Amino acid sequence: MKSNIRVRFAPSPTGPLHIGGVRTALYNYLFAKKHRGKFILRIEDTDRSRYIKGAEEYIMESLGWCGIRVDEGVNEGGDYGPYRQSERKDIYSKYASMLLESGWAYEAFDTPEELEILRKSHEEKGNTFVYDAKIRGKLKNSISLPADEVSRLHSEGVPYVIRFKMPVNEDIEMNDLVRGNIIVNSGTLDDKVLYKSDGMPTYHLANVVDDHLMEISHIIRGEEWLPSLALHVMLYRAFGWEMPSCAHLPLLLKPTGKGKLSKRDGDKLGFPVFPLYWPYGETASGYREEGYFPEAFVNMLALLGWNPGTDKEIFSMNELIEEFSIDRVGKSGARFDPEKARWFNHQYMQILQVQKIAAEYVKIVGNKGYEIDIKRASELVEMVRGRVDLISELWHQTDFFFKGPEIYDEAAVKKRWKDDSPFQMQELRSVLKAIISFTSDETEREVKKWIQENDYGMGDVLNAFRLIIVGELRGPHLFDIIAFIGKEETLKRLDKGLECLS
RNA sequence: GCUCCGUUCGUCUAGUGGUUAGGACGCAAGGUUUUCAUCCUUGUAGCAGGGGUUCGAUUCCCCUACGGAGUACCA
Repeated sequence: MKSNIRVRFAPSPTGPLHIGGVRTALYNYLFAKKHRGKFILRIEDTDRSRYIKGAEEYIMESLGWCGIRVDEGVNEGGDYGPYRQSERKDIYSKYASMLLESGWAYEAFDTPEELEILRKSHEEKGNTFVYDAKIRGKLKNSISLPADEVSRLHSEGVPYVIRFKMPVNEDIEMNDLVRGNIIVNSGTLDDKVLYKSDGMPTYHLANVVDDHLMEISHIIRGEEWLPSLALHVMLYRAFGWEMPSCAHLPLLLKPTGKGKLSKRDGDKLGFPVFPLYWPYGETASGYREEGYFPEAFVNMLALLGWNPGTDKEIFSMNELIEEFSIDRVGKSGARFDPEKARWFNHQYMQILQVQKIAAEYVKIVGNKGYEIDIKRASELVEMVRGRVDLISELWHQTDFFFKGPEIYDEAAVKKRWKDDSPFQMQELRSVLKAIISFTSDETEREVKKWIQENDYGMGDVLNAFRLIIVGELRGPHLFDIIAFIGKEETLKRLDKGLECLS
């Protein structure tokens, strides 16, 4: 392993960052930190037509939310900048020329329209058109055309692209840290465009040049890049550069059906596919807004395609960094399970510091039009955290702490409001009124004593009481509820309940 | 179509040339409980198929099937 570990996450700003992308970023980050290396964020915006405003910021905010800290990048700076490919145009042009000079590339004057026609006609015959070694001699390029014709086209300013001149028949050996050795014959590969007629490089050229110039030691990226690895290997060879090690991560698959996870699946099955809410154009929900903790989100993603080889499932970021290893990244695609995502969040709901959860909870309460201080909020969170998965579910477990019931659940009334109830609740009111120290323990002791002395049914009394306090048959320990809302409010709700239900 | 990659319970996965194939989610049952949950216990279910190699294959090799990705002047 190289002494200086440098990895990059290289998204293109074409929309919100998918959780598969976040996982790629995470694995890069874990690997970098594990080896005390650098995590670089490079923006691959060479396709100007697909550029979406706000996407770059979205990517950075997403990484930030996850706790993935960028060492070098557009915002952070660094010695290998610029970190936005659109700002490195002249660099690519220089390297494309080098390939032209060394004979590893050639200029092609075929227009997109001409190629489209060729594709169509091949399709009609049931074939696929590929711009490769077999056919390049018959097309319009600096290999097939005489030199004077090429210079004439140049002088006329005819646009052209630069294509890689793939060797005719050569076994290309590659090594992938996840998959081992792979051999592909160059004869099955085409002459990929390296440099577009608009003066921008394609991904293939840009990533190779940048990875080399930025001294990237390990390429960790999605499996969708595996088919173009052979091209990249050849490009390194053409430049005479040493190839970084690479690892191709398995895909994230949709929960049901076929194919990779897409935005559609989230919409259909009701779970987010993105870390944060995406506010532009066709909006999309995010894990943050749905009530997930970044810790849980990261933990869940880390285990989708990687495992520590032990039964341990709950990992802090530091533990992940400590334990992460590419050796233990799986080969096969991982189907995303929204249920398990909730389960992870439930775990964090139990183990995270109560103040941390309460801070989020205070905001929710505020949005609902109430106020609560962090101390009282912490008490409530402590009371109900075991009952919820998501932060956003906290409110439904605590709304009745802020306001007494307006209406009483019909089914609950039918089931729990008996003939004896009015009388019992009236008596209960007196019992409670007499209690000086209105704590949970004290009220519970006194009320239960009263129930036993009178030989009432425990369930009858307490469920009717709960109905009056909450309005429904739900919520945490009843005596905790009344202790929290206080004696005055408890008696008030009893009065109102007696009035409405009798 | 072609190229490449993959395949252990429904899902995420551990695992080994000889194991009762382990864990987690989910689901089911039981327990705890004033409600609803939580929680605890138990259970449920798997080596894609076919050939080899071998004393013995889930494990190694081949084929098939299935799944996935790529096949753009997109990344």
